[in-house]
Amino acid sequence: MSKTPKAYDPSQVENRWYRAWEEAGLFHGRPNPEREPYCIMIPPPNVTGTLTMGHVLNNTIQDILVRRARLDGREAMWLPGTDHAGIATQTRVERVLREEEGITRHDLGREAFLERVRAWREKHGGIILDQLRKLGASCDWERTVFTLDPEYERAVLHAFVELYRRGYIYRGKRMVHWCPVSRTALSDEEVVMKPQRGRLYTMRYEVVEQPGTHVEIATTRPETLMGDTAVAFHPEDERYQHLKEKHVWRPFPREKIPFICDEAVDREFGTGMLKVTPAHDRADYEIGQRHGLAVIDIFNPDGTLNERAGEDFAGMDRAAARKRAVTRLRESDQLVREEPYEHSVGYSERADVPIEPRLTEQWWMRYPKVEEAKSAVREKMIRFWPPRWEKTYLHWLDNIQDWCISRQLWWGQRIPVWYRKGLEREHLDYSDPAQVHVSVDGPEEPENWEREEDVLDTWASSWLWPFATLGWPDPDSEQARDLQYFYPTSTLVTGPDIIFFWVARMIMAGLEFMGEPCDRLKASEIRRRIPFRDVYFTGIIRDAQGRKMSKSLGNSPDPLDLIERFGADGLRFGIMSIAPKGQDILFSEERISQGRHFCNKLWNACRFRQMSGPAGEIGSLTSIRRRIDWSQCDDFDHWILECLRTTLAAVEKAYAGFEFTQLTQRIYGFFWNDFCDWYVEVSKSKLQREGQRETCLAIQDLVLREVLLLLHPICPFITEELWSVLGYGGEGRFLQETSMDRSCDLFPDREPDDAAVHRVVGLVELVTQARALKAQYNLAAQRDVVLFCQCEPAARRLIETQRDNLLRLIGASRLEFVEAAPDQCPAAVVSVGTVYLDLASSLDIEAEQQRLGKELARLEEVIAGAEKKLSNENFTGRAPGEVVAGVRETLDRNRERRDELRKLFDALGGPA
RNA sequence: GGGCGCAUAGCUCAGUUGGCUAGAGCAUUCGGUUUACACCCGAAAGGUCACAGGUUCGAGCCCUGUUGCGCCCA
Repeated sequence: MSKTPKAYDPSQVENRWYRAWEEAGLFHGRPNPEREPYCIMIPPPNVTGTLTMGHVLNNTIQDILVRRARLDGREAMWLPGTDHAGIATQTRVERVLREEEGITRHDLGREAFLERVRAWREKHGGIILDQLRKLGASCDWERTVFTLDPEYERAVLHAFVELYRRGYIYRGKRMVHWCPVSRTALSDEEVVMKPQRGRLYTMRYEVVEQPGTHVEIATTRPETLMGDTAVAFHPEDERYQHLKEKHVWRPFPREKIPFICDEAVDREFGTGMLKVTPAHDRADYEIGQRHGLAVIDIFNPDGTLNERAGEDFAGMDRAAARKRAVTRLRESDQLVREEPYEHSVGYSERADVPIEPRLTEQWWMRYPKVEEAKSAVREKMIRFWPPRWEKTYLHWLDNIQDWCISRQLWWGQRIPVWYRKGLEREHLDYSDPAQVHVSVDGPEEPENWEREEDVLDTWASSWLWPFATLGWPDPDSEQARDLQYFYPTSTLVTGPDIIFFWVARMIMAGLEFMGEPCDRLKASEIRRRIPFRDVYFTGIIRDAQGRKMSKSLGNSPDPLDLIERFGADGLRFGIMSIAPKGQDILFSEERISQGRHFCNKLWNACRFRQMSGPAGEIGSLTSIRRRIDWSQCDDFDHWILECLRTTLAAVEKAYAGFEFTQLTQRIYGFFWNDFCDWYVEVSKSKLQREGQRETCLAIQDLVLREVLLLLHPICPFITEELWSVLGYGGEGRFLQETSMDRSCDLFPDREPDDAAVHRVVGLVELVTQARALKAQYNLAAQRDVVLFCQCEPAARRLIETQRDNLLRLIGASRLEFVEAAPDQCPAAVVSVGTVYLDLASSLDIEAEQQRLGKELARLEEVIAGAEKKLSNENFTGRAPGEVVAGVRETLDRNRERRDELRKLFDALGGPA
């Protein structure tokens, strides 16, 4: 290592270790009754996707948890995989077909098309998983699952059949969100509302019974008027009472349609008159149902208009039809006005086009175990981090609607329902097995049956992820014991944006399927069936301006490029240091480069240790500990060990509370500020002295060993490399196979030495102030200044024992004790005494007055505050004794310091 | 319209049961090749903790309201 460059080069290290880990099978988890299991199921990324910054954050956190669990001696298993992403993937392949071959999926036919999708998946499906390896993700790759794997597909079909039998699934004709681009139904969750700058058109329809008189109707969608089957107003709207029972003329196709009264009409909106288009609006459909209105569907599945809209509209798309409708209204003098209007329009999340409400036959699911899913979270059987997401979750479950699970796609699990040939689909009796067959394997005489064309919503397969990946429902499968061992899984790490899509649904699926069918579950049973115990919600990564990262904006950095430049460890450390809990994250490349700097610092600290040469046993904590000669330990030794112990404890606490910011901050602070800045510097003179040398090296080994262990979950590569280079693992064992030491086990038979810690704090202050004095007089670069020190005997003894260290740290050649203040020397008052800088008569009195005066004024303020506090009987009487004592102690200290400063100030001869 | 969240140094953020003089990194200024590290070291400067009330001996933290920004659901 001492031959290697001074700077850490991740590219020399990362791939090599990843291969070694995989070859050694370190990521594989298997049931082990000796150990407590720890399991994470990856939120399966989209099979066609590539790694985004969101994935980096998400998977870094999962890897941290899994690796820490391993170090904690648990049987850890992180199961990876991908989902088939029905719409996204199919759309992508269709686009390629269109662009490269000019054909549609219908030209190929179902089977041939699916072959093409599979080929696409073969080519692209593994990309993201390879990228995760680059990131260092310690997934159990042997267990990789794809949601269209045959076993997984069987599990999905089994779940469908079971839910159908249990009465949760039905077929029904209802309004759905229709995506005209993908030509499929979508669930409520796949529709996003977008604010839209549209126009509000006010039209006039002529009253049939009163020719020449009109009513005014406002609408944002004039292109649907051909599907109007009524005009509605509120039953209590006084303006329109005279129109009850009457009719209006729909302009085109010209037809008589009735006025109706319905409470759903908003009297404040527009003119209070509503055109009712039951085929193309959810609310209108419900009004239509109540009034028995006809439903006229004027759209084709692709969003163009059909012949029912009239000859001159047939074949036009929605936008063009709107223009033509407006033109025709204007020509016939039926357009009263047109004004700008802002409103929200539902868009297909995937295709990013306005969805069309459409009446179609679909498969629906009534959610199982909704109440139990609520109580699982409410009663903290499943804990959310941060907990505020519980409200979002509960609110959604309180207002839950049946789930449209069928999709008019080919890429996905085809719904396991067969219809008897020769029967009319519209009039089937679903309760009759001779007409409709529902099973995983299909009917016995397939030639007499036709299979349902639709496939299942992708989420209707991934909601089974926590157990279908472990062999469910087959009780005899090899994996059955894995399910037994690893389920319920431990932690789910995901984004809050899929709390409904996935988290809530997985919970319900677990409750329904992970046990015998049962109507109501008791708390103990819920506890057994839940899919995970903790859910950690990450923030969403945004760019520096706070915009969501997206491909179209091009503001998303390529994680592989970042890994190239900063190392996977640097990226991981950097992203963790900027990830405030549960808050959105503003990406900044500078912060990532800090991660790299940190790795470099670690590298060099270890390099320094390496250069000091070998010294005794280093293969285990005990062997290192044995090398410490406690009689040779001074305050700095005790101090750094105490800092280490505190850091281990803080890290343990951080893990328990999913405090990742604390985690990185504590490790960073301890390693860089305490160890490197102070202990390593002090070591430089310790190592010169024979007596202290061995103990000092032992302590360095101990600290570095623990730092590598602490840091390994965050930065797995560099820590494994350094572990191996320094030899802490003994006989070629991986760091990963080691057990993390608990803070309480570090020195089980030694009490914390608080007095030493306190003394070091005093010495640190002395050094810092002395350096500041030097800097003030532009002597920072000088290594041979002379200092005088005036202090109590105890402090003097302390300083004397550390004189060499202090001189080196300060950059001074002499430190002399004096009884009285020397003349013409700038000074600083610290807790151990007063330190003077020998300026050899070149004191800048004015500058010194200014400096001391400022410090004096600040202290006076602080003292006044404390005095006021202590003179308040309410404070001394009511505040806890230790707080009052603390204030008193600080006050005394500050008074002493103030008096000392005052003396110095007065000695300068300046005005008081 | 309902709900949730955020507002602390120029920037990004810590500050978890209310209790020492509110911290860190970056940026800035100054000084540095001191036998690990210039991906570094030392020092400095930088704050009305959004605003207004309240509770309390004591509020960045708890309560109420206001303003601004963001997200989710209708």
